[in-house]
Amino acid sequence: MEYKVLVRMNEKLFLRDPENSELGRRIIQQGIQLMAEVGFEDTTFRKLADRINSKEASIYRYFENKHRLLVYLVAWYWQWLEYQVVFQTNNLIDPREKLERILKLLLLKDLTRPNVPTPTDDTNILALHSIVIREASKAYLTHHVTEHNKQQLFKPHKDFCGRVADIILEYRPDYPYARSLASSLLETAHHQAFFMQYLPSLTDFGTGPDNQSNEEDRLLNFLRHLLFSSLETTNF
Amino acid sequence: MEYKVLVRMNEKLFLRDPENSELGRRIIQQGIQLMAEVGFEDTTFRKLADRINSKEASIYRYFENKHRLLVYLVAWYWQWLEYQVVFQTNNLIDPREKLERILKLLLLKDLTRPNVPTPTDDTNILALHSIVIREASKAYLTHHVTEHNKQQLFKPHKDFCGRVADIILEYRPDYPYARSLASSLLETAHHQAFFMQYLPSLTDFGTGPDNQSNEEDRLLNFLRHLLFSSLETTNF
DNA sequence: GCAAAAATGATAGTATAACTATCAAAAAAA
DNA sequence: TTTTTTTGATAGTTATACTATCATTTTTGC
Repeated sequence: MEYKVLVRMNEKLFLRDPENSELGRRIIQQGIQLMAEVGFEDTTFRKLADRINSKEASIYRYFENKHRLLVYLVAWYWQWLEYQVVFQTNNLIDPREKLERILKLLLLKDLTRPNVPTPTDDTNILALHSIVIREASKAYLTHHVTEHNKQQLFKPHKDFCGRVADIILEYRPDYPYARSLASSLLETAHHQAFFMQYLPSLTDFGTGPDNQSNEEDRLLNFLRHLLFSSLETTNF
Repeated sequence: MEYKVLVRMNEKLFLRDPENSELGRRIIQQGIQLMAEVGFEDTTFRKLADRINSKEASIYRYFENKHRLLVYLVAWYWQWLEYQVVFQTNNLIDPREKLERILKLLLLKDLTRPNVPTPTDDTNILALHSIVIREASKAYLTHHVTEHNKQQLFKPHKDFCGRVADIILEYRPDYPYARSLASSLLETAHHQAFFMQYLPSLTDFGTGPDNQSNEEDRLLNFLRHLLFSSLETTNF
């Protein structure tokens, strides 16, 4: 039996739901590929259209512009990640265990643990993750944040952050910075991963071709230390 | 007696040194104003030229493009901040005190403490700070990071980060994540300030028009807690 | 103060991105 | 098999991000 976990998206994120047509799905899949390859600024709807043997105008029927496509992809990622967290922390009681799972998920570790139905297998999660690392902050670092926020475009991000904050509060009900700690943790995970790869002197982690997973473990240790040392320090 | 602290910039950051001419200085000053007002994406050299009663082509003689202008502004900011740190921690022996000063500087607090020569008084630090908060990550989140990094464009950022890391090691010589903690702290300070203003549900800090400085103090408390709880937790 | 050099202004032009519009053809739904 | 919806194909508009050129102004060296 196969699972197909579908991520239902806020309607404000698109003009026409890309999940509902073959062309739409190709826009998403190849959009992920293209953006992962050339980056957000060098992505154009023309290039994307060529890649899927379609036309620029057709893509505009799905997304207002490429920024909205980015926002869509990032939102999809957060919803997907939230689903993973829900699934993986489902039977856990110890909030510390839950937080551990979250840390690993943030770095895309242990994805292949048994019984996790990877939703929409055709989505290239690795490529999407690299997009999130490099481009996600461009989704909100715009002159139109407030407007976009009103349209709920960042709800998946906020929901995920809220869920992490709730688990933080499970672990330590009197912790006063649950949401800030949660959002900082997400940002830090992504930024450190980026720095590790491109600006290693901003980190303590190298990234040779050989010991890559070892260095990723060290990043995980850092995040764990940051998180739990803050949660276990009593004087605020 | 007046001080004029000049920040000497890496020559790779510009085509012609904007500090060496009246036009160049106007490009910088009004560039800061414009970018703070309309944001990076909506800034164009044409608008900037109009604002300073000059021409697009003239600005191109100073900066290759607006991204390089942003990189320049951000680099200037880091160098300025490093100078502030050097100045303010000059006579301090206690590394904890030094770190406290850094936290405040990151949030642009206590700028007006006595005897701090605010370098180039004509530079609008507040506007520049808001640019750094909203746009700084766009300086390195590009497809050309590696290339730009080779040209040393991010050296001021890395130097500042390194200086903070050194003080962290003064405070706790065996701390294994000094640079990552430093870079995370900078990022977190900026991101939380942004979230506080535009996506408050990602933080624990409001930002009403009334109690603004109070909420900024709470952000400071959070950063302090994050920093010192990590530094004082012994098991890694 | 003058000649040479450098910087800027003024104007024009190119390439490309970011759309919008239109209508015919194909596909899907009723 | 009509009707509706979606896509293809083509074209066009506006704005940005530049580059080029040459005259004019400003600066610099002497």
